[in-house]
Amino acid sequence: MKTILETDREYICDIKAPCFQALLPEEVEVVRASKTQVLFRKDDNLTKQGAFASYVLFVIDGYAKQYLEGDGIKNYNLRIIKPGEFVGLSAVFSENTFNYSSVALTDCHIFLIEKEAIGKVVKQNGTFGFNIIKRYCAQNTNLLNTVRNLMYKQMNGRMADTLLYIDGLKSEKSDIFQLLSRKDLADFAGISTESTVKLLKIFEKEGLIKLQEKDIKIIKHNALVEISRRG
Amino acid sequence: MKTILETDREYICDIKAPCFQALLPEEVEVVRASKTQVLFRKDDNLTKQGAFASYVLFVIDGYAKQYLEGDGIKNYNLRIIKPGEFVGLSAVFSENTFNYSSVALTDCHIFLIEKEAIGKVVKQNGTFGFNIIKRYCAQNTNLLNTVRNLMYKQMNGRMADTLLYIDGLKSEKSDIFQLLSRKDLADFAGISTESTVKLLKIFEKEGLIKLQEKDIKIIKHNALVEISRRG
DNA sequence: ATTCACGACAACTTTTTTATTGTTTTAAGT
DNA sequence: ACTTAAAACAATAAAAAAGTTGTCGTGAAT
Repeated sequence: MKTILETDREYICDIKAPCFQALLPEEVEVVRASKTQVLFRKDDNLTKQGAFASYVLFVIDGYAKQYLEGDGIKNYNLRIIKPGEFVGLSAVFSENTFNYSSVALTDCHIFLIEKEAIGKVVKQNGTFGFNIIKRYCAQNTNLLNTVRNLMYKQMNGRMADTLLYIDGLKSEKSDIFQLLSRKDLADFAGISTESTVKLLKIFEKEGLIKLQEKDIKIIKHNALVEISRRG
Repeated sequence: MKTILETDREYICDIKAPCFQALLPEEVEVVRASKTQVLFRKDDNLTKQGAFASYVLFVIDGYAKQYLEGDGIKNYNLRIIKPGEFVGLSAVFSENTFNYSSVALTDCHIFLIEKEAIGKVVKQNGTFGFNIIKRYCAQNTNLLNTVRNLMYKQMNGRMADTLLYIDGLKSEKSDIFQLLSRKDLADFAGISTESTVKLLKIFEKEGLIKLQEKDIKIIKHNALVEISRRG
């Protein structure tokens, strides 16, 4: 049986995120000193849109989805959050509140790191900051693509996008589709659940994909890419 | 259609919590300036045990339950959170993290108030502070009773307690039992779900209560009080 | 050592949620 | 105005979750 300290050290050393590798021992110490670890159970909110954000979340393991809450029942899914990723980074540098919600798709071991600590380390360690900025850039790019998709594509293209995106995660998490309902897929594509169901059936009939319970196998990858491209 | 400002003023003035009445206009302003309002949907976590707490939650309307997370699946329910109550107060004065979880039983309109603001107002306004302390005292008393129950009572007594407690909320929220599953009741009493089901049946057979779908009517109040007292 | 309280498990039923399908409106694009 | 895309609605089917019940085992109290 391990002590808490041993477990902690193991985590901080085993961390896969490239950015933590850049930290000097004393910087690691700053992070360690102001962090806490929490187990979020499946379906727990990691962040709640609009709530005050005094910390950043770092996913040790587990999967979550990040989404925008609308007025009523309509959410829009932005991305799948994977182990080694941050949640709520923007809260550190600009906003004082989380600008999106996220919820655990599986049990998630999460580090919470107070934003002052992250801010301090960023100021001290340029490489670390650089990596953080890189993550921002990636997220920005994703968001721009998202907006583009919403603006210019319709059902078929959006669903193709969604399927390709989720399918791309299979290399790390082969049962990723098991974690997602039709409504989840709909919220990724930004269309209704019913349309999603119908569209998946059509894609299957055309031999593009294969539906096996909740799992979806991509058969004609290129064709989907083409559908996505055409919009 | 109201503007946001009008809505805010309405809320801040309509607040039923006695403690807010004690605030001077400029103190109200401090609170207003550092608050944000969030709609938590049913089943959303208001607080997550172990997560950093930089703010206090004040329930405008809606109901939630507060509970302790155990190792695995076993939670222990502490109380029902009602409109006009605070959540996470202890985070302001002592702990840096929430020491319990809570989850919305209905949609909840919540004010989040940064703890610095609460701290500041408490220092300025003794009456306000006094009210806060009173709330603490009440919570402490409850916790002591809880510990007592867990230590000294067994199934029958605990369930009687639970039923009396929940029933006491009916005056404000007549359909309160509709919001609670058998597991919820079990987690309040600190016994297994199966035992809860059996015990409720027994209580009904003995004419102490009446089960109507999810609702539970107390028939022999005094008898339950006696069972609770005997333990 | 025996009894009693209560949780654990297993089988089953009921209720609730999710998925599916067809039909009808709405609304946007041409 | 006409065509098409996609949401909304409604009805049903299927799957999952919650609730119920009986039996059995374990550990605490006497």
